[in-house]
Parts: sequence; C-alpha cells; structure tokens
Amino acid sequence: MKITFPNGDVREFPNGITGMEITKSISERLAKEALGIFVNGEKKDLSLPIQDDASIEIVTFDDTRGKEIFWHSSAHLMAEAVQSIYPGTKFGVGPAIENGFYYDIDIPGGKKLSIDDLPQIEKKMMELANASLEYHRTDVTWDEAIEHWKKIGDEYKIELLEGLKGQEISFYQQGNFIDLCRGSHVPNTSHIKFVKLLSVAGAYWRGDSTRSMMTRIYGITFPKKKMLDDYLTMLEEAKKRDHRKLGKELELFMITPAIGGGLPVWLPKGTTVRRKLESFLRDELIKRGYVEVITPHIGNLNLYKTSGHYPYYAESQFAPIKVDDEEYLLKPMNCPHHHQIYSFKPRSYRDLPVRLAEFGTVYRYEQSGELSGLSRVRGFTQDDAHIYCMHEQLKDELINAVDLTQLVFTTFGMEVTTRLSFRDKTNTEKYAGDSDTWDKAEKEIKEVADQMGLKYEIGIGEASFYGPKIDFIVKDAIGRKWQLGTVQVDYVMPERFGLEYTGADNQPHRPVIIHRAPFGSMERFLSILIEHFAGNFPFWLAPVQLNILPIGGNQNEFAYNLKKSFDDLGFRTEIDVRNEKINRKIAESETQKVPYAIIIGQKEMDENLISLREHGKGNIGNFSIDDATALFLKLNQPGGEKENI
RNA sequence: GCUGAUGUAGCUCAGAUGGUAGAGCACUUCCUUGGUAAGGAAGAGGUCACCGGUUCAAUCCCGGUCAUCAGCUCCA
Repeated sequence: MKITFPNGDVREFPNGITGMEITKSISERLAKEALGIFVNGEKKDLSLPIQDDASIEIVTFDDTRGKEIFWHSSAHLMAEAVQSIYPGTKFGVGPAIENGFYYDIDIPGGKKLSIDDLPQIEKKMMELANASLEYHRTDVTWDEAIEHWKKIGDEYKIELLEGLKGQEISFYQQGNFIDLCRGSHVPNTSHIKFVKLLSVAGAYWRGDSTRSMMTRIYGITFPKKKMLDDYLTMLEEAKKRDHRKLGKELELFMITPAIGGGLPVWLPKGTTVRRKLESFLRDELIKRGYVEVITPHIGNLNLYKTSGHYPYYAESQFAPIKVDDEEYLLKPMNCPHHHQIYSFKPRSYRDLPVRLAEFGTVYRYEQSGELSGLSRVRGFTQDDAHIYCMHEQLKDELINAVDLTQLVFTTFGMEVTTRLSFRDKTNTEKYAGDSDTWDKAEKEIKEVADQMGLKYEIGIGEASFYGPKIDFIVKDAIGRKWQLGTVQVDYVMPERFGLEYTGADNQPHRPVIIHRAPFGSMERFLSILIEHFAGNFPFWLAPVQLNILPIGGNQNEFAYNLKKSFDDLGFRTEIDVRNEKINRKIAESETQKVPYAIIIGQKEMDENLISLREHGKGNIGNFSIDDATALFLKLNQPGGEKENI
C-alpha cells in the first residue's frame, strides 16, 4: 500500500503495518518522540495497523495536536494515580486543555482534596509513568460498556454513555485504570516525564449549577524538565504583571470592604491614566460625529421593565430603591436613558444617524464568587454610545464602530480575538424579538465582518437578549479571557420604546440602534492595559511622566525651576529633593516605573543640560532642555512612543 | 451563588500544642551632601478580618459573617 507523508513523499509499506513501525522506519529518534498519528486527517493510536493507502502525519510534543494527545494521556495517568490513592473514586470528564489538562473526580465519602494533597498524587503519577504502562484500546459494544460501568457503579460514566448510544464505544486501559475514551493516546506512560498539579477547585457536573459539585484537579506535564521549568517561570512572571498587584504597588486603585466588594476606588494616579484614556477616546468620538451626553446613575424602574432588562436580569441587579410611590433602579446599563434623549424631540431622517455617547457608570449585582480585581466588578463605567440610524445606514455605522474599536486595540498594541455572538436558536426563552429579525441582524453583522476582512469565530448562544454582537476578547496575564469592546445590533429596543423618525415620505419609521463600547468597561480595560504594559505605561498615559532628581541640595533651586517649566507645558512631573543618595532616588523612580528620570548635578547646572534616564533602559545621556522638551512633546501624543526617537 | 483555600503592622511575610506577637521594606527623628537601582542609627506602629461559643485564659479550638484567591456557574 502507498503511504503519503506531509511533505508529499509517497512510500510503499506492507498492508497492516502500524503507525509506530512506519515511524521507526523513518528514524529512531522520531519513534521515541512520536505521540500520535493522523491517518487521512483522523487522530489514531500509533499502535493501530493501517490497512489501506493513506496519507499520514506523525505528531510530537512540538505540535499542538501532539500536546493535546500528551495531556489527554496525562489526565488518564492522573486518574490512575487518584484511583490508586483513593479507591472507589468516580470519574467525570478529563480532557486536555490549552495548557495542560484536568480531571473531574468524585472521591467516596464526600472527601474534598486540597492543594496539600496534590504532591502525593504527583508522586504516584511519576511512579506509574516510570513503570512505562501501555495505553491499550479496546472497542466494545454499548451493552458491554454500560455493564462495565454499572458494575463499577460510576453514575457519571453511565450518564456519559447514555449520550453515546448508537456510537462506537472504546475503552482505554493503562495499568489498572480503565476509562471510557475515544482516544487517541501516547504509546505508553513513560513519555510523561515531568508533572505539576497546579490547582484544585470545584466544578459542577456537566457545567450545570443545579447538579453535583465535583472536584477538578488541574495539572500540566512535559516530556522535558526545561519545558516544565520554563512554564513555571512563565507563570511566576505572569503573576508579577497581575493588575491587582500592580494596582497596589503603583497606587492606581484600591478595593476595600469598607466601601464594598467589587466597587473599585480610583486613586489619583489611576485616575490620571483613566482620564487620559477617556480624552483619547473623546477626541476620536468628536472626529466621528458623536455627541456627548450625561445621564443620572438611577432611573425609574419602569424604564427597565419597558426595556426588558429588569425581568431578564432581576437576579443580578441591586434591589430597587423605593421613594414615595415610585421605585428606582441603580442603572445597570445606559441604553434606556439614551433612548429618552432620542425621544426628547421629533427626529427627521435628515438628523440621522444620531450618535449619543456617555462615559456612563452602571451597577450590577454580580455574584460574589465572580468578583475579581477590576475585571469583574459591581460598579463600572462603560464608554457607551448608542447610534440611532436608518436601516440603509446600518452597515456604514457598524463599520465605523468596529473601526473605532480596532483603532483602540492597535493604539495599545493589544492582541484581540473577534467573536460574532449569535443567539442559540434552541433557547427561545432567552431572546426577545422575532426570528426573522434575528436572522436579518445576524446576517448583517456577518456581512460587515466579512466585508471588513475580520478573522472571527462564531459564538452560538453568546448574543445579548435583544440582538447579536461583534465582541472583542483579550486574555489577561494569567490567560483568562475577557470581553472588552462590543458592537451590537438592536431592532428590539426601538420597538419597545416606540422610537421613530419621520422619513422623506413624511411617514413615521423605526430607527435601528447600534450599541457599542470600544473599551467596554473602563475598569476592565484598565485591568488588561496594566497587565499588557506590566505597569510600564507609555509616556502619554503614565501617571507620573518625569521625575526630577537633584543629586545634592545645591541643585534644588535649579530643579524646582525645571519642574515649573515642565509643569507649564502640561507634563506630569515630580521632584525628589529628599536628603537621599542619588542611587536611592533612581531606584525608587524605577520601581514606580516613571518613564524618565531627570538627573541634575553640578555638571548639568554648569552646562545647562539635563541627564536623562529612561525607565528600563538606564542612562541615555545629556540633553539640552529644548531637545528633551521636544522629545517629551512627541511622546505625549497617543501612540507617540511608536515613532522612532 | 457553589467547591476548596486564605485573612497577623501601610506593604511583603514569619510565628506559638491555647498563656494578648516578630522581621524586612515603608513611616518619624538624627547623622550622612552623595553621580545613574536602595548609606547608617534610633523611634513609633497590632482589638492577630469581624461576631458569637468552648475555656481560668482564644490571634490559635468550634460556629457564623465579611473579604480575598483558584475554579465552576452567570455576565445586558
């Protein structure tokens, strides 16, 4: 039979040869490192005989698909270790994930693991790995399978099997551990050389909060020690970027139970950064024909009944406030207020689009377990806007809104993924509006995305209740994904609020609304931005831009005059005239991540120069005050740091 | 909200089997006037998260609350 390799080579092999035998014929080294084989694109075990002409691809740990097989096998290995330490443990699911694997387990007697139990499991895993146990596949009938798991009494596996009726069923066994599994797996456990179990946490069975809580163990394994060490170092480095840590160290924000969990308070330095972001965006809004509005933090409950938000999200809102005979809600979003502004006066087709923008603070009662730094909070400010337009204008407006969002991400050099968030058609309860309108809106969004050449994934069930969205998603320092920017199409609210404009035909028409927020939430955006820059803000955003450090008392007057001239130009300048050595002043300036330290000694005074020290770089030499000022002025523009200096 | 863990000085963390606690940094004062990442000394600073219970005695043991962390669920 003919076997085709990824590079196009075709070689002849006897029928029934296994993947491993082919691998060995290529090289001993590859045979050692091979973890799996793709036969005609299908993932298979290397031990499986190949019967017919096929194209094959052998994967190692260098390949993402190889890692997936490796970590999936590691999950089985961990399960075996757990089973041997805690006999009678029942197993849920144990897949490979982006970085490593997990297994959901249920230990008899309701025992819950803690992080202290993990080293013991790791040790057992290494023991089993060293025993070089083969992963052996057995194809079974559904009846055989169900009988096996009933005998063991693992209701989780039984439930999984119920969903697999009529499909091919296979077991995998290594050592004493048998699992219901589709495969494939690495040849034997000896490939798994280094293991680190990272955390243990609860996880609902089948992700359903009404069902039992299992124990989930997260872990990662590698074939080489250096890989594990590098990964752990990377985790450590990531922790240093954590915005909650940097927020404290750089005095950007605080969260205190004295005010309330999930209610961040912006300290002076954090406020500076936030205001700079706001004015950056405000400048863009003006260029793009938005007008700014301001609306109150609370609104009559009836507004939210009209919009439908109140019934949809009653659980996650702060309780209404009763005043006299009326009830008010801390506003959970800005839209209904903006709709009132739209309705303030009759609108003509000539007025459209109307683009109302507001940095609007909203309050949502998020579940306590969800609160996290600035990323998930109960009070936050959206860079919100609502665009009311005619249907003919919709696509252009969507393009403009997406373009603005992209400008934000490119300005900061952030990596984003784009998701078209569509409804889940099977969940009719969740969505307002009729199905045809939804189809139309989703089609329009997709057309815009395609027209703009966006690379996107489609998220079924991710739409909001009133319409589909284009969402922009980024990862934080420790790899968690967060939605930032969003652009949404809404045919529902114009209907509910009876919004109208008079057309050229002198007849009333319904506008379409675009909800959009390029940053999303200022809080969440800042959290990502802090981590993105690891606290090293570009000059134009830095809370303190220039730190003037006189070497001795004789230079203080010169330094103060210098500070004043920089202050007058609008730079954020600090001066350190403490009776301290210059090394200490520099060290503290570096720790605070101030972009430039300006060092003034007798030499500089004599020559009327300043010595510049760039954060993270060190001394960059002496400059005339004019040259330095020109540099700072250039850097003070958004994106200015990207120009070569 | 759920599972598990954690909560000691402004920050980062030690600590004792139950007898009211300690370091480094920061802070205050004094000495040091210094050239590109932390000079020296002294001092001050704590209801050991909060509320109950057990005990002669609780920061430590038990229960509850709040907050934080990891994850699950949720996210207009």
